[in-house]
Amino acid sequence: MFFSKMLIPTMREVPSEAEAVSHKLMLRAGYVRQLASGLYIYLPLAWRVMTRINKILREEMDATGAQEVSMPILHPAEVWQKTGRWYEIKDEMFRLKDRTERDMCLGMTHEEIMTWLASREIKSYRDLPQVWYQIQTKLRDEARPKSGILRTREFIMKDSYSFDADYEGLDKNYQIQADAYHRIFNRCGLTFYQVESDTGMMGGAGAHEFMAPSPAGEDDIVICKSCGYIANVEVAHSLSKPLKEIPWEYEEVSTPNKRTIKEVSGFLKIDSPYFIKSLLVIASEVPVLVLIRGDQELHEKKLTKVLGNFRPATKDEIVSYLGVEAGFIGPMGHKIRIVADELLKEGTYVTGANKIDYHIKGVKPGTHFNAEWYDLHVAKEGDLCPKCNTSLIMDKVIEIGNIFKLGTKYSSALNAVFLDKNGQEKPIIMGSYGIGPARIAAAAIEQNNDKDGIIWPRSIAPFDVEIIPLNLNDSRTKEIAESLYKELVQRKVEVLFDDRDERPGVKFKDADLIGIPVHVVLGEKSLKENNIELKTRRTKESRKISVENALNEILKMVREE
RNA sequence: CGGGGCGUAGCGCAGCUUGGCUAGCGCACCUGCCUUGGGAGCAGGGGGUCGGAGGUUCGAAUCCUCUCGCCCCGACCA
Repeated sequence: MFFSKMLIPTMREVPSEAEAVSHKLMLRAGYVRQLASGLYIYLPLAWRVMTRINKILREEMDATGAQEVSMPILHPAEVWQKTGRWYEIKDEMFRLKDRTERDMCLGMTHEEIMTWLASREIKSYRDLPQVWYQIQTKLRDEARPKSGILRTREFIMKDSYSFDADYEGLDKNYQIQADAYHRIFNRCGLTFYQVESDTGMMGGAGAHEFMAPSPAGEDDIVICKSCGYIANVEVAHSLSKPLKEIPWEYEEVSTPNKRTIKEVSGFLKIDSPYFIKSLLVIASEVPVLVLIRGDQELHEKKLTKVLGNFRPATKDEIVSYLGVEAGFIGPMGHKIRIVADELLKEGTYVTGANKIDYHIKGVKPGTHFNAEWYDLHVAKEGDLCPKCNTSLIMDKVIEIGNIFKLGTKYSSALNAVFLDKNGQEKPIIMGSYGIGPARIAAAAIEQNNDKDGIIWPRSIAPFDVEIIPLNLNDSRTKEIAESLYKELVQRKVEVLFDDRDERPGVKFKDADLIGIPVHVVLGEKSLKENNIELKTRRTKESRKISVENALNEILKMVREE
């Protein structure tokens, strides 16, 4: 491909809207353009990258025995109504009507449609297992699109779905997909983790996410370097370093107008872990007192799993249910339900005295109050691993893939059933598995760049080699460059030939920005010594190779890296 | 949806507070000359509904009202 013929609109300055490194570089290097919030045009370079990623996806999916299909993006409402998601999902679903006023929506994902197909075509245990996948556009009216192509309203997703007769089959397919995901992300040159994750509204029995570490990431995970425990903070458990036992007497202390943990802690000169935070929430119109240690944060999702939907109580509700103002609440002596974080089970604490301007020192859980115990706190850096008691570290990550054990949530709703060996009708056991190819591309840039531009992993680079003849008016440069180009193309190497009438500096800058892994530089000086230069984009190392050996050396580099 | 910021040429910006010549600068673009190892130089040139609508005024990029769009933080993320 000739540079002068290809649309590669590089920019010297970054549009001010870009924040994430991958976003800036994709704009500057001429990979993408924004049409509207969360809607991106993939220019030729970016589309070549996507094509390469999708090729890897297809190869690995096909290798697992999964079958590629293509589903519509426009869906009739009825299917989504049957699973209830038509009603559960709110503004995030694009909805429209056809000319006959029939309700339709744009597919955010394809569990419904895949299951609809299974419900019609799978009749017997003999038809199972099946795994179907597609690489298809999804539409979600995101509340906040951001970070370039990382979070968009329209995006391509590789989604696969497994259908099994029993849970053993599901477990097996789940593992096969997980293994394929490892191969895919490795082939794409990414650093990544597989982490335990929340099943969310997908429902189901278990889930993992594949996470690529990057400062542009939207998720946080905790990692134990010692035993390998690793989980999204959405679900992560953690313990805390044991507190020194302090022999406080149970006594009331005056804390005039000190309400927050920080204020009381400073006033009494007692560290925040020795406090109990008492929060009143209302779940299904019933008040519940929630206790969390002073240095911890309440994990709302964990609490939702215990209480169902809840909301914080109003000031008036606090006074009417507890007889005291917020800031001086303690768990002692109340008749209402109390749920507490497990970290509070041991120890002696300070907490509100249920009396304005007073706190109580020496409160012992189990002695001075009772509660239901759950894990309700947000795991944070420095907490201890729940499995091996080592300090946890945290990392910001981009979610590049996820896998869910769905069970029968969708098959039951859509009556996707089969007859087992005994002639009994049973719902199909399902799993679903997604990968975002654009996120792979963005994560690859986030993880591989320097001040000059992108450094593509070889497997997903838009081209294998860029040929950079410095002066095409020099006939020898031209002749050798063109002949190398032909030889490489003949050998199925994808080559970008910078045939532009630009000065060398411009060509070097653009080459670094675009990030093709191998640069072949032809300059008059070196050619006088019968040499050309082979440069590795990542290291910027350059070696001189004789013209005769050039082809073989380039082929070696393309196949290595 | 809550909070904040920004819309002036393809990109980056100035001008706006205190209304007033033909709306400016750098880069990019076009023509010519020159140059060819890290975003050259000289000369000439093209490109603008100042996001949109309404209003105030003799006069609006500038002041007022409404509106649309984009970005960031948070909530959300099936």
